[in-house]
Amino acid sequence: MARPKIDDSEARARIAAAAEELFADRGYGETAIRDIARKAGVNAAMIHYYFGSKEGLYKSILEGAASKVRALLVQTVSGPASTKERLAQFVDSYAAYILSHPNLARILYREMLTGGEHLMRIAQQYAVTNYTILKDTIFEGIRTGELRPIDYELAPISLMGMVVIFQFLRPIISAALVTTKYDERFVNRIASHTIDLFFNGAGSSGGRSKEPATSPGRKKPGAKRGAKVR
Amino acid sequence: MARPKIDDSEARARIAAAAEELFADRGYGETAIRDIARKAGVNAAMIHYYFGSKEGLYKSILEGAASKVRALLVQTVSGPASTKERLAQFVDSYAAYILSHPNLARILYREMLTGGEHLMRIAQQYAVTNYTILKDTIFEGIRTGELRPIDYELAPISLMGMVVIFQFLRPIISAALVTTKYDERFVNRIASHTIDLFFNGAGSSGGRSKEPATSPGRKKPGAKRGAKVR
DNA sequence: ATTATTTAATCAAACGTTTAATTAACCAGG
DNA sequence: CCTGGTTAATTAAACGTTTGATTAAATAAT
Repeated sequence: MARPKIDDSEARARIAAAAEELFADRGYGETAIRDIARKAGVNAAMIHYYFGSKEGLYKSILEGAASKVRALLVQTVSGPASTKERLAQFVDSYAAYILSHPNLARILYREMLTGGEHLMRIAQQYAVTNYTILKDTIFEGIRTGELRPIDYELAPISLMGMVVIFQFLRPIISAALVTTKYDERFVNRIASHTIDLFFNGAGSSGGRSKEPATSPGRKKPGAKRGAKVR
Repeated sequence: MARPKIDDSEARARIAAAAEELFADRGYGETAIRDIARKAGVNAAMIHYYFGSKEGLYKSILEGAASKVRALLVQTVSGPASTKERLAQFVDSYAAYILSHPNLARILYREMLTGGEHLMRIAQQYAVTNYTILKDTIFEGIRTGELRPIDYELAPISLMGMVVIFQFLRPIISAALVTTKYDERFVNRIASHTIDLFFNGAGSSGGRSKEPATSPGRKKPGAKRGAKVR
């Protein structure tokens, strides 16, 4: 009814929000542009007016998601902290991001599964950036003796997998596996567990600390758990 | 041209094979039934003749994939071996499965991302079975002192994630991350690294064995690496 | 009055599906 | 061994629907 004109946000933002949710839920091919319009409460033609095409809308969302993740990662793993602290911070931030942007994450994961055309460029750029940062960090940790001489080419992928899986299987996990809501507390538990498992392993041969199973007890002094992810 | 009648396999099998590949590559919604027919070299009506509908074809493929994985897992983690050996065997078998059935795995992963309708039942059943087996195994390992008291509810998910990620990111990994082909040798390296990391962790605080980084050195005597997965 | 925004109506193309007809294999009875 | 009828396998053509996209007109803002 009202015709704001003030800025290009009102309808455009609602379209982007509706599209993000539907693309995440159903994927690109099974999301009709009319469904997006209905959910956003606008006419279908507005989508072409603002985004040019269905693919333009999709790319716009994708671009935003990837750049957000990239920025998050770069600012997270940098800094003068120790290797372990930097890796722990990566896990914390990544897990927190998963909580606050589940739809963007799912869209990215779908794209990675496909691996094709649309954004092999952007998904690749996103994944390669993360990978390289983590690999260099781990390699440096091994060099200084802070880490064991593990397979530093594969270890970053493993670490990403340990975090990603909790968003990847989220529908199943929250429905049938663990009797918990996916709230901030649970995400903190995921991060603590992941860090503990990655650094200390599951084997008892070394005789490590024996903290109770699900307690979120990790030291890391000034750590703001599940903190700002924007 | 030939009209075999002998059994219903010839065309039906070609349809299933073509559909499996296309569904894995593009997903359900972006795969046209005509494309499947063209790739299989049959008429589009044959798909309805054999499978009733597009969804019937998809469900048929999905069912087969899930039951295969389920059978693989059940027979793998059972047996009188120790906890560590059983978990290691799970990783070996799962990684080998990934190598030999990448398309089925990708279809299952897509379904898990969606989490909806189609087979929330079957995907859930598949995942819950895996999860329960692993959880019980890990819990038992903790009880006997073979494992540290880690978060045994989350640990199975982490372990699955450490394996799944290598199929999940496969296009990106083989294209830009690790300069290796996805052959049996690489899958063995993945399995060795995963087992090493899961049991021993990346930290050096405990003073564990110091085998060189990418060497596939794990003892596990009669282990047939990347063995029969059918 | 002019521009920017939104709408309803409409388009050709592509979709999954159905139908009717055709072809090859099988199996009687002669 | 033929032969005619039955059945299963396969095809080409068309169906109705939905899709992404476009347009011309209407409405609001400047």
